[in-house]
Amino acid sequence: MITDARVLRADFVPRDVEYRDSEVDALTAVLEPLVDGDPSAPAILLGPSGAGKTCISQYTLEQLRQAVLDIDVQYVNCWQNYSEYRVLYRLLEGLGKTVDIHRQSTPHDELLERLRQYDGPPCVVILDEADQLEDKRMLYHLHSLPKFTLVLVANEESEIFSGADDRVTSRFVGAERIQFYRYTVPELIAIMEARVRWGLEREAVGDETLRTVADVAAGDARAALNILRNAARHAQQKGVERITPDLLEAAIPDARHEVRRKNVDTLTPHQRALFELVDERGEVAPSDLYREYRERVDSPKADRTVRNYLQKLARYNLIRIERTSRDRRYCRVDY
DNA sequence: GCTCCACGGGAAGGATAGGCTT
DNA sequence: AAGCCTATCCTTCCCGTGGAGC
Repeated sequence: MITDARVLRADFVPRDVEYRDSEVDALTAVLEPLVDGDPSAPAILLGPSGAGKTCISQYTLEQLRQAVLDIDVQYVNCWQNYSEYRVLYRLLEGLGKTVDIHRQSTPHDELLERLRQYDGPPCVVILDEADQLEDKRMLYHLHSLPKFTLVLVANEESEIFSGADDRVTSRFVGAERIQFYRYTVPELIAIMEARVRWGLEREAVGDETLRTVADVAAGDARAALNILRNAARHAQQKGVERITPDLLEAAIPDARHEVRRKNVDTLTPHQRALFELVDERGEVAPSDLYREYRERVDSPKADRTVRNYLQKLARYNLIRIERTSRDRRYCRVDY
């Protein structure tokens, strides 16, 4: 039933994109100076998850690279590479300049210096999930490199620059903002249809199935494709030739829980204790949380460390942090 | 305005890892 | 092989800030 599993993946970049012409055009326009070998202003792509930011940035740059000229494109996911060192290393690696860099023993000033010396074709750096960067000064450093153009991708601008000082933010006042919005139901259906055409047997998915998936996904193309892929996989395992309503029903929570399960697996025992505590209580005040945590585990960590853990849990969307100061609450995330 | 609770930045220090030098 | 470096990661402590409630 599945003819090409790759195209059903949410991170697959299709040959043609749909419904994002204006965003593609906007990004192309920002990067236009590169065509004449001039430096380009940075671009910032903003919008909710699954709205096509990552896909469009990769697609647009691929177009530019193919059609026009000699440019290099480097993609760095800041979720995985959140420290300055890792980002720099990634870039050098991507540019094939790491040959004589010995991991761990090269100061990162030197990595930056290497990039400054870089004299290849202009390079566009896509920093995906840029809000995850630990040290925002990194943006300042990268921005100061002559040959590099930045494309920042994030949900909200405030998150990218939170914790950044004026020196950093002032560098990006002139950046072009491109806002992405959720896909509509018909748009999601069309996107899925295109993928289904390439990835599944013709009769595997009915119109009503796509409609249901699109409704559930609520404008999030990534979620839609994950659900679809899961349903198809289940169907395949069962040897069925068509995605039935109950297979679909089963795939919906599955797709949603997948990420969550994976995240829970990465937690340390202490972090998991905190997660379970919040999950059991539904909502808990800081002082109670600290106290119960201390009662529950052997050799508890310091409060400050617990706060770090809680931030991590929130980043992974395993808990929610609500309100501030004295009526701060840690809450369960319902699925 | 004061107190209290809580947050989170930053510094410090230890553990750990890998490469380089001798 | 031993010792030195440079880095990361983790944890803790200190402390300034800020909101809530009296």
